Amino acid sequence: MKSISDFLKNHDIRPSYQRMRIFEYVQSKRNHPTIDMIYSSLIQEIPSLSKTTIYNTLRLFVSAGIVKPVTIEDHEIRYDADTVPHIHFKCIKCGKIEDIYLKNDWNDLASMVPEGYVVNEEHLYLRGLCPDCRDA
Amino acid sequence: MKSISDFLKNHDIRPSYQRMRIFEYVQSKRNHPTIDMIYSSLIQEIPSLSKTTIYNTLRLFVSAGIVKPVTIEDHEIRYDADTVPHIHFKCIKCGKIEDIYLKNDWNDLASMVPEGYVVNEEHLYLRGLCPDCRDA
DNA sequence: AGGCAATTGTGTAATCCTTACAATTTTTAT
DNA sequence: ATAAAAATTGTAAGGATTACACAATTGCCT
Repeated sequence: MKSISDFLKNHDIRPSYQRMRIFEYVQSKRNHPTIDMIYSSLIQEIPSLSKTTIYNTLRLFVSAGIVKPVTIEDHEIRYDADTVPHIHFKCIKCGKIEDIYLKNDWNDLASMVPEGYVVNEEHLYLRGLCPDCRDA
Repeated sequence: MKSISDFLKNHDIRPSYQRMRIFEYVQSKRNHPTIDMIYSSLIQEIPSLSKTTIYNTLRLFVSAGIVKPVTIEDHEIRYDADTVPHIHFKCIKCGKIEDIYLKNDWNDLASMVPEGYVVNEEHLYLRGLCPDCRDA
């Protein structure tokens, strides 16, 4: 918990209890949770927690760059605290969204983009069957 | 307009006037429009048009596979009638979403995915500056 | 430590987007 | 032309997100 507090401070975010717990949840679960998933889980331990706080806090985290919004589809917004470049895989059967890491890099992408475009971010996501659902 | 009518019929969609106009809009503008963009434009020529019809029609088009939902971010859903594989580029300055086509294929992607995953769809979008905004 | 100012959290109400539904209109087939 | 089916429309309902005002907490200063 101390490390989370320091991490937030390093990003000019005051480490209130709610903020620490919310960040801890997103970072540790790695479930790409929705607002509701965070709320449903934390309300059990922080009975006073308000959903507005979750919205405010996530907005703060996103603008500070320590959490990324993941917009895969279904117009649900999900959140991800992993800052290492990775791609998302959504299983069309169980619905789970996982992080996967490609075997090789694909950093030759910049050379494949038409002239004149400046690329700041690359987002890749795949849809298909995860290993569990493939075998079932 | 005849070709649109035939196209819809080929996909088992009855070519009502509204459906033809909505499909024509999405296909010709190539603006990756939101529901509102479609409505605001067509209401000027079809005063009786209901937004519910836009929702219903787009849902029909998506389930028939002739239009793809584009979920880039901002939890806005946009629609795209281009069925040729391509990637999306969103300019962070002007906000426009464009289709771009990579110079080479990147079909070595499947070989880079971890074992056990079955990939059905690949979605790639890039964010950065479009040529116009880069020069401005 | 104590107290004050500033920030953060909470809950209700308002807003916006999307969908449900029933009635009307249009289309299709006989 | 008529009846049945389907599509469209408008209103109302639902759900998610945000605005806002007040309460609680935190940080800073002495």
